[in-house]
Amino acid sequence: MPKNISDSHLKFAVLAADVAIFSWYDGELVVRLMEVDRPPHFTHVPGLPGGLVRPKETADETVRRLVVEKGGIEARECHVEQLKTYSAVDRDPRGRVVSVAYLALAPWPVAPFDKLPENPVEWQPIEKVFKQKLAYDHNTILRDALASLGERLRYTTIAGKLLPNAFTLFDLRLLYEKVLKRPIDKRNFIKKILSLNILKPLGRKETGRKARPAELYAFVSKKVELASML
Amino acid sequence: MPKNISDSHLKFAVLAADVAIFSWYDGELVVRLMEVDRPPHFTHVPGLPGGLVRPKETADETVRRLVVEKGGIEARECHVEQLKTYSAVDRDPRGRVVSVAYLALAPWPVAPFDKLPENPVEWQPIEKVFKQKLAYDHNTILRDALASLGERLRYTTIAGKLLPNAFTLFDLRLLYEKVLKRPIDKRNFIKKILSLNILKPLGRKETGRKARPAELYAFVSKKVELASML
DNA sequence: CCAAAAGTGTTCAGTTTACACCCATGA
DNA sequence: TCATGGGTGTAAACTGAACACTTTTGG
Repeated sequence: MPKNISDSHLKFAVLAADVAIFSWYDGELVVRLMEVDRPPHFTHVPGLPGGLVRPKETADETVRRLVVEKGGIEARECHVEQLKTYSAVDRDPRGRVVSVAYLALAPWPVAPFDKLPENPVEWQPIEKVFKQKLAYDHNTILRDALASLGERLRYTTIAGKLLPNAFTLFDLRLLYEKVLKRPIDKRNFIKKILSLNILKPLGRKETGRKARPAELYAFVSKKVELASML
Repeated sequence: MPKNISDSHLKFAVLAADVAIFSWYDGELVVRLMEVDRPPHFTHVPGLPGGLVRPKETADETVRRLVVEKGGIEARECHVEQLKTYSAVDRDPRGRVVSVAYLALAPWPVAPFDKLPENPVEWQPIEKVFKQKLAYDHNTILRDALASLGERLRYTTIAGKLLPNAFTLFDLRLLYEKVLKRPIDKRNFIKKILSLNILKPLGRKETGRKARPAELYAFVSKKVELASML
């Protein structure tokens, strides 16, 4: 055994991180997509933001970097969780690349220059993304990320990382309905959520509506906490 | 960008897999430990079974190999789940090694030659292990693995992968009590578990007891299925 | 005054918890 | 016959699901 392990013949793996960055825009769950252009296998194909883990970097740090560099998101606005590692031998046709996949959540607007739908490859509603073939195994990663997001919404206060600072109970419920793909009773939802004491009313109302304005709320704590939400 | 990515200078990471192998022996949750002997940093220190991921191998395959080679366990007897990837830059003092950690469960006896407690480093009750300093970040990995096991016991039929083919409801309840670290009411537990129709009585009784013998049960399905167990 | 969406309570069913005694067996 | 641990039921509290009308606002 060599004294320094990185001198050995076992130095084969390229380690990457891929991240499914979600946000909430105009009543839709949107995902950050990048154009992948790695001929001959991938030319102008959409994919998740990803990049190699650097020698002096943890995978978590790689993802925080990716979120800023490729997502245009302020790091402190962005919540990041590790999902799973994908190590299929042929997942990258150019060679052996093992990828640590992450879920990231950021409130909209993630950056002032981000536009939807002018540049449709940047942020897309999740339903549209699933109809496309993404680069590498990113369809699989995205499916797993969405499943994880559903679980996390169910059992934690993670919705606070996706919604803006002030939101209505309608927004919150719509998010749950879209991600969990089922209708949720309005009265039961409000009763349940308010009984958890994780939201505070801001005493302000939504403006610019054509009907009765809704009360705005915020999460009491910025931290993601365990709570049985439904 | 080189044509083949593994030719590039980015080939820095050594990828390893570490596995927390649990079994159930004599009313205790036991963990498989190996002696780690990697001077100068680790000399005769206990640690989890681990090894490098080979170039033509997924991390899952590495773990299946480790379970057989280092755990003395028949692969088909062993249930394996990926936990999390640990990528701290200094987690291995000899160089950059990123480790994909796994949880593995196998019924006892895992191999005819495995002995407890004659060779105390091989299998140890979980409580004793936590009092020791393990090699690398294996204390952290083991703590996370145990937390994951608790979650999985709570929401799936994974207990069937830890217990022998025939077990009593007392055994099953004791497993839950030990892992979840709280007492569970006997009557409520039996009522709940039997109502799920995931167990079948074998029509046999436990033998060699000094009191009334208990009915033996088995899981109806060998597969791990979702079920709200408590 | 009309259209649109917000806000609000009750009932019922199912699930979870708390709790104590008798029974079968081996020594 | 005694010590050990297995097996069993009921009542109360809580939780989740179903369900419709009134209020507030802008146009």
